[in-house]
This record gives sequence, C-alpha cells and structure tokens, in this order.
Amino acid sequence: MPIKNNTLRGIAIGELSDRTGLSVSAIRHYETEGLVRPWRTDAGQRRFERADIRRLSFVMIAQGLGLSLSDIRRHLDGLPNHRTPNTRDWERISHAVRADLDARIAALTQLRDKLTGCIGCGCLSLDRCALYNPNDRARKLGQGPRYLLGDTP
Amino acid sequence: MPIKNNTLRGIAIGELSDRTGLSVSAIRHYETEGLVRPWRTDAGQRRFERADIRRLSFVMIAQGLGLSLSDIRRHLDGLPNHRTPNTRDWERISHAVRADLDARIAALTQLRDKLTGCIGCGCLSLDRCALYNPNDRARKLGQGPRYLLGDTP
DNA sequence: CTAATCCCTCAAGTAAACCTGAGATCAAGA
DNA sequence: TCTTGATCTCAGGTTTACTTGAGGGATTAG
Repeated sequence: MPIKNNTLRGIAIGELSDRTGLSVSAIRHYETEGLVRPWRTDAGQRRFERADIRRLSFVMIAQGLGLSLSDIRRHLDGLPNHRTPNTRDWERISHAVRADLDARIAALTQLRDKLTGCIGCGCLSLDRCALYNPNDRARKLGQGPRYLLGDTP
Repeated sequence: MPIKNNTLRGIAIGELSDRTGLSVSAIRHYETEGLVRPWRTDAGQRRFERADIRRLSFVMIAQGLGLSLSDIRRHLDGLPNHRTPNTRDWERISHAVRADLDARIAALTQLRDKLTGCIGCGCLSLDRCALYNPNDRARKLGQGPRYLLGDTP
C-alpha cells in the first residue's frame, strides 16, 4: 500500500494524483510547463508539498474557466516564491483571473450583438458585413490551432 | 494572367482565394472537412460556384465567433442541398449560431459569478469550492487540446 | 510550342495539452 | 531478500486547423 499523509517526506506524485483527481501524466506535464515545482528525492522521485494541492486546484479551476496553461502560469507567477501563499495571495490572483474573464465575456457579447444586428439585413457577405473584420477575427499566431476566444499567446 | 469572372466554367481555387482572402490550402482543407463541395474538371481541378463565396464568408465569420469547423459544418448542413441558399436560409442558420453564442456567454457569465462569489471566501480548494465541479470542467474528449469554452465536439 | 503559372496529391510539420507505452529503477511489505 | 507496485525518462501518438514542400500534371499567354 502507498504511503499516506507523510507530510515531512513530501507527497509522492501518485498520492497527489489521488488527492486532486489529476492524472500522473498531467501533473508531470504541469511540471514541465512550470506550474508546479516539486523537489526530488536522492533517487530522483518527485515530492510535492501540501500547498501544491491548492496550486493544482487553481490550475483546474482556471482551465475550467477557459484559460490556457501559459495564462495560468502567468497568474501563478503572481504568487510569492519563498513562502507558502496565503488567502490574500490567492484572492489577488483570483481577481486577476476575474478581469480576464470579464474581458472575454465583453468581447463575446459584442460579437453576439453584431451578429444579431446582421441577421436579416441580407448581410453575411465579405464586402459589407460588420462581422467580417479581419482585425477582429482570430489572428494567425504562427500555426497550430487558433485561440477560440480572446486569443492569449 | 488568371481567368476572371468565368461564371460558366466555375471559379478556380486561386480566384476563390483572391476573392475571400482565404489561402488556397485553407480552402482545400475546408473541402476535406466538408464545408464546401466543388465539382471537378475532367483534369481533376476544383471549380467553385458563386454561392461558395458566401459559404466561405460564413465559415470565416463563424470562426471569428469562436466556432470550430465541425460546429460550422453542422450549421451549414442546415442549408438546402439542391438549390442555391437564399437570404432566408442564411437568416435561419445565423439564428442558430446566435443561439450557440448565447449559450456560451451564459455559461461563461455563470462561471464568472461563481468565481466572484469565491474570491475572499478562502475557497479555491477542491473540497468545497463551487468552481471545482468535475462536470463543469472541460470534459476529456479523447485526447488532444481541450475546447477552451463551451466545448463542442 | 514553350515558358510561366496554376493546380493536384500526398507526406509531414506546428501548437496545445496531455496520453500511452517501453525499458529501467525505486521503495516497501511479506 | 524478494516481489509487487510506484516512479522515472524519453519517444511517439492524438486533435484542430492549417501550412509547407516534394514531385508531377494542366492551362494559357506569347
């Protein structure tokens, strides 16, 4: 049976997986993306801290809100490095996430209103439709998939 | 110089590219995705119709609104097959797109309000945060990237 | 007729966010 | 000590929406 509740020796990746519901591979991926920074045992195994559970919870929540991992990393970088983040710290970055969300909702609402105005006007043609604005459309950021809404590179 | 305005012989892909602003490769890709269905010359070259310009405009607009190609194909399937779509047809599918948008805005707004409620409550932990609802989070649709907002498979 | 375009079909690459082995090591209970 | 079960790394696959390049016909102006 795996080790449980061993705070002093740190939390192993499997246990963290159990506690967060994230897969082991996802957690490893988050490490390579800089979202968590576990220390290593002499043998090279990852050990996490209790605070990382909340960190990963934030990642999951922010993803549910539609943020990309790089967005999330950017937000997490707002946390203190050399002490465990407290409630106020989390509050601060949550406010920042809310601002992101507000902006995306506003942009989407604006587009919807344009579309509503266009329906029935015989529009939807390239030459005069307000919706077809090259600058408004998702810009090409190199290749790969476009950011669906409010593209954030 | 390329052929222009040859409606009888159909529009070649290069001209369609010039008229829509889409790249040739993008148009070919849209064909493989079933968004346009050009006929072929004896030699196998694609020929498009005038109505395809509007069709592609719709694709571009809908993409700007954040719809995926499969979403768009689903909408385009609502157009008549054996005659050129008229204004009323386009109106109808535009309404459907609007409904999609409304739903996404509503979902996003609801999430934002939950987040707002959570800020300052010392929340953001897996056990009691309203934001962490496994069913609300982007579901795993096989692998690949998650749909950023209101995932639509 | 020929050079200059245009077009065609694959195959493979790109970015994001992981998953799935393969082959090897580590840790802990019996 | 030995045998599971957990971990490790690294390579390669998946999806979406295309792009780029290779190798080879098709069209047309001159």
